[in-house]
Order: sequence, then structure tokens, then C-alpha cells
Amino acid sequence: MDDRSSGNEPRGRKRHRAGGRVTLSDVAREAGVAPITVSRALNTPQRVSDRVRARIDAAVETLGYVPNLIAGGLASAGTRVIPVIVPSLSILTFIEVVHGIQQTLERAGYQMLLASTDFDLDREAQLVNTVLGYSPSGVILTGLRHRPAVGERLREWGRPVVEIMEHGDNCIDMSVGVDGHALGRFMADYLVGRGYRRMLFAGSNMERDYRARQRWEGFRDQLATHALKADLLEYAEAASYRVGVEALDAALALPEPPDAIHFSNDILATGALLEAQRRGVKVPQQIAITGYLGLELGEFLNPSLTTLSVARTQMGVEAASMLLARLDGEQPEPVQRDIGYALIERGSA
Amino acid sequence: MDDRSSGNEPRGRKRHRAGGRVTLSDVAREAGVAPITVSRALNTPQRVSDRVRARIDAAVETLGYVPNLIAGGLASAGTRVIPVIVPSLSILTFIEVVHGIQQTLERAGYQMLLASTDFDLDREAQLVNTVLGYSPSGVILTGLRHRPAVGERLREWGRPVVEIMEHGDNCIDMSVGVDGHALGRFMADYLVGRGYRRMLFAGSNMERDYRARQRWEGFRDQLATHALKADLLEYAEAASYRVGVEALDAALALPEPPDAIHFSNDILATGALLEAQRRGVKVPQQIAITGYLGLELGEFLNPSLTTLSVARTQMGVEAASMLLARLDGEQPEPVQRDIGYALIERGSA
DNA sequence: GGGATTTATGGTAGCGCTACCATTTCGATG
DNA sequence: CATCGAAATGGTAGCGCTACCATAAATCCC
Repeated sequence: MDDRSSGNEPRGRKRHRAGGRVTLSDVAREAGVAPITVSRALNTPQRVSDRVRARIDAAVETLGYVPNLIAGGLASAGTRVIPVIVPSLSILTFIEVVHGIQQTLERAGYQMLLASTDFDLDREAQLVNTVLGYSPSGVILTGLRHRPAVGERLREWGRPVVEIMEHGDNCIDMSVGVDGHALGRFMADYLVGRGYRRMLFAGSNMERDYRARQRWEGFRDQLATHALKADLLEYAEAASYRVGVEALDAALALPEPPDAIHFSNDILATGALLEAQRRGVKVPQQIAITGYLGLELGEFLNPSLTTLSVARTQMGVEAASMLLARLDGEQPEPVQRDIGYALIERGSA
Repeated sequence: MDDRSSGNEPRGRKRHRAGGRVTLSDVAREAGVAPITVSRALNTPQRVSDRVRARIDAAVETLGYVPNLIAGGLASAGTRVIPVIVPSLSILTFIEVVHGIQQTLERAGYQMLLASTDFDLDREAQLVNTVLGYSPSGVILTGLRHRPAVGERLREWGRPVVEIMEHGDNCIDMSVGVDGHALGRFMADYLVGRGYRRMLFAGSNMERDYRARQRWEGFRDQLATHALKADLLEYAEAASYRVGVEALDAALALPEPPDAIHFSNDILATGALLEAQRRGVKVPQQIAITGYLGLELGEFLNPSLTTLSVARTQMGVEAASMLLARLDGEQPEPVQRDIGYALIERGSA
């Protein structure tokens, strides 16, 4: 009947690409309207009359048209993509935040481009550059510390940026997170209040994860105000149950074992708790154990785990919501949010 | 000096968009070459002389040029993006696979677009359509069961597609996964071999997760060959430690309690194990417990958890590698891979 | 009822890049 | 030194869509 697009193929010169794909122009021809009208019918339906819209919808259906978002993105300088840059995908914390982000974005018709930096700020800077190449609608990245170029570029870029995990007053655009120092201080006070005096902080991957370091610093500094000294037990590797086991063993082998260990996360604390159980060490009588995260698992351990919980999924939801609000032209307030924390007081301390 | 691109601004008509961004043409002008040469210098450096390439690299540096990947994608009909479509981001299994995929893709300079279907095949079909709009280089999706339109569209699309999690011979293009029935049969044989006779299979979310159902079917069918009958304890909600707890309580409250429970994953099994411990129920003497996944945690429980382990991260790595190989023009063999499983024999059975 | 608005549609010109082909340059060769 | 082929570079024309402006049609007001 009619040949594939653009009239009668001027012989030699073939079309740029085979393609074969149905384009917006095909739909326009089928519906007997101009391409721009199809574009409007799809993007701003209320600006097209019901009659025409119906014809266009039918044509879309008939031809099985799927919009080329890349072309749209190029023309309108914005794809519905939100890059999310996190340090690692093997750490539960980030996963849960990412989950919250993803759910929220997807519900609003945005897609998440997920990238990880492996805790390397140079890699982060490079990734930011790369993902900006996708003309995203906004960007979500982790922490408030970045290479200077990152902040500069994102600021002049001018689109919404949300920094997650950390709370502070020097964000690029918007932020949702927690104050690590406050977390550490809170736990120090709590343990002191419960009567513990020889405190140990056990963490992993602290060389790279400066937020874990902040918790330790808060913990240490607050103990100092009680004239107590805290020791640090640090493991270079990533958190795992095994590291928790080792930490407990190491702590108990000390000439003067602590009477409480605060772990930098629940994974370590769980490993320690299970090891204590295996060895018949009484928790919390002989040694108290606390964690940070608020994992469901802690509730079912014996004894159950006292931990500081942060609403991670909620943090992701809020980060995405702020960003979406901004894209909708709203001006969310406040721009820097402290998601806060909650003590889950259970049996281990 | 010279005005921003395209001659002398015909007054009234301003540029399409403010922009302000450095483009490839800017670099070309700075380096005194044609735009296409810059494009080549960046994409196929070996096709440009050293002298010119050096000039271009310098210009890129000077101007702080960042390629617009959207424009490139439109022109070349392919962005370096790989959509990964999984049922859920709150299920550990998928997270780990995604992690393997992400690492592998990122190393090769591809970005991962992550989307979740919430186990809804219609949503999956819709998502596939959407992500194809990004002109991705390939697609990774979960399972071998899809709406017919999905297979059709992806096949005629003609680019690499990898299906993960499930092993079978009816994949769209390539697949890496495990055979759920085989898993179930294996565990049935194992438990029978250990002398257990009254078997219960406990699972969650099986209505939607057909792969869990396959494991149950394999388990049940294999027991049937031993003239044994298996019972099914099914929970509609997603897996959680609490569901494991409830399952154990329910099993023990049965008029004729089972002597072994095989859980459809380690989360449930862990909840059950911890509950058994709390109640003083002897495992495996009074009741045996087994899981599926091979989580690290299982090693540290008391007793430790016997489980069927699947190399999930490895599965992701392999899926991504196959896809990348195909993009490099290779023809990976075999096209359907069974990643297999391994029994981790520990104390709970 | 005539001009002022609003609403619905269309024409044109890019978005920034790369495919394709043409041209130039250059060293190798007889 | 003329001839050739390969390598390096450039010109042109889109990729498929939407911003911008113009026009046409419908609605309004006094």
C-alpha cells in the first residue's frame, strides 16, 4: 500500500538506519494529524481535543507505537531518568534506601539509573559526569562530602539534586539523612545510663566509610564528657557476621574486656551475639551488645538485639519525593532533612 | 570573540534552548578540526592521528567537555544502558544478582537501569516497552515466563537479551539460572536419605513467585517417588523472619508435627531456627530445618543451618558477561546456562 | 455582532551527535 | 615520477522527537 515512511525512497541513498521501528510520524500519518499533535496527545493529553486524541490513541494501538525516549530526551533536554549513586550495592543500608527511591520514582514514571562508587570519591566525580551525559531530570547521590568539582558542576547544572544518608547544612541542593555524630553520642549516653563503663566500639570498613567514622567520633567524644575512655576495634574489610564473631572473640581476649560493645552495624552485632550464644557468654550480664540499623533479625535473636534504628526505606522515599516535588515546580521545605533515629530497646544491653 | 556556534544569531530567534553546555562542536572549533573528527577521537581513537588526537584531548580538557550520551544514542541508535528488570528490590536474592550484574556492567562502561515489576507480568510487559524506549544496548529480565508480547518484541528487536534466575530451554535469547524443580527434588532426596519421613514445605509469597512454587513441586513430586506425602504451609506475604517464626509454631501445633521442614528460603528457615532455640525445641533431633539460598548468616546460627546454596552474585556476573560478549560480537556458548546449586550441610538437618 | 480571548492544530527548525560517503593526504611501489 | 591504495579528515544528512511561533477555529464579552 504505502511504502515505509518518507515517500518514494530515492533509490540509492537508503535511510540512515534500517530502523523498521514505528515512529511518531507513522502514528501521525495513520491518525491523519501532524506529528506535533501526536506528541501533545501523548505528553499533555489535556491540550488535545477528545476526538483527535481518540484517533491518535487508536493509531498508537494499531501500530504498536512505543515512544523513543532518547529522541524525546534530546529534543526536550531531559530524559525521565534519575541516576542514583551509592557507595556499594553489597551493603544492606544502601539497598534499602535504593529500594525506597526506586519505588517512589517508578510510581511517578521515572526510571532509576543505578551506579556505585565503591566508596571512591574520584570515581564518584567521574560517575556524576557520565550520568549527566544522559540528560537526567535530577540526581541522587550519597553523603555530603564530594570532590569540589562535583558540587560545582551540579550546582551550575541547575536541576534537582538530593544527597542522602548524611545530615548537615552544606548540601548542594537538598538532603535527607542522619547526623552520625548524634547517633554515636546518643548511644554513648544510653550505655552510660545503663551503668556500663568499659566501652568498646567495633566497626568495619571505617577507613572508607566516613559515616561509620562519624558515629565512632560521636561515641568517643560523648564518653569523654563522662570522663570515660572508649576503645576502637577496627576491621578493614566490609561488614559480615564473621567479622562480628571475630570482634567478640578479640574483645573477650583483651586483658581487661569491655562490659559493652557498640557495633557500627547490626550485621556485626548479630555475629557477635550468635558467637556469645555459642560460647555460652551471657549477654548482657557478662557483656552488653548494641548495634545500629534496626534490622528485623535483631528482634528474633536470643537475647534480642538493642539497636539504633534509622528509617532507611523511608529515607529513600523522602529523597525521591523531594526530588519529584522539585520537578513538579514545588519548593519543598525544609531542604535539609534529618530523618532521625529511634532506639529499639531490647534484650542485649 | 566568536559567537556561540552557528554564525551570527539571526536576532529575534533565540537558540532552541539556553544550553550553555559545551558541545562537541565547541571542542572541534577549539581544536581546529571538524566535529566528526572529535567524535572519532572519542569513540574510535585509533582512527585519528596522534597529533590531532592530542589537540582534541587538550581541547576537551580545556573546555571541560562532557559528551551528551543522549544525542549520541539517538544518532547511533544505541545508548550504553542495560535495563535490568527484577520482581522486587526488597528480596535479597535479586539484590545479590543485581549486584553482580552492576559490577560487571559498570566495569565495561555500561550503566544499569533498574526497574522492578512487583511480580506482575503485565507490569513487566509494560516496563519492557518503556525501557526499549531508551534504545538500550541489551536487556536483562527475570524468569522465563513472560507475556507473549514480551518475547515477540524482544526477539524482533534483535539485541542481546538475558533471562536470569530460571533454567530451561525456552529462553528468548540467552539465560542463566537454576532449575527450581531439580532443587526441590534434590532436597527431598537428601531429607529422605537422612531418615526423615513427615515432611513439610513452608513458603511465602508463592502465589506470585512461581519459582518458589517450582521448588515446592519438585520437592513434592520427588517425595511421591518415595511413597511419601509432603504438606505445604503457605504464607501470602513476603518472606520475613517473623513468618519463619510463625511457620515453626504452626508446624509444631499440628496434630502430627513434621520431623523436617524445608523452607523456601533461608530467611524463613532462620526465623524458625531462632524460634526453635527460644522455645527450647531441639534441632534437628526434634525437628529438622533446611533452607534455600546459602546465606552467610546460616553458618553462625546455633545449630548452623543446612541449606541449598545458589551462586547468586555469580549468576549476575555471568548474565552480564554473556550480554557484553554478545555486544562485542562474540557468540557465547552455551546460550542457556545452569548455574547449579550446592548443598551446604550443616547442623540443622 | 465585531473584536478580544482562548483553545486546537500545524510548520519549521533544531537538540548534539554519528552514519555514510566523498575527499584529501601520504607513503609505498614499480 | 606517476600510480595506486590505505589512512586521515571532512561534508552532509539525518536519528525521532519537541520548543517555538503562527495560524485557524471556537468561545467569549459587552
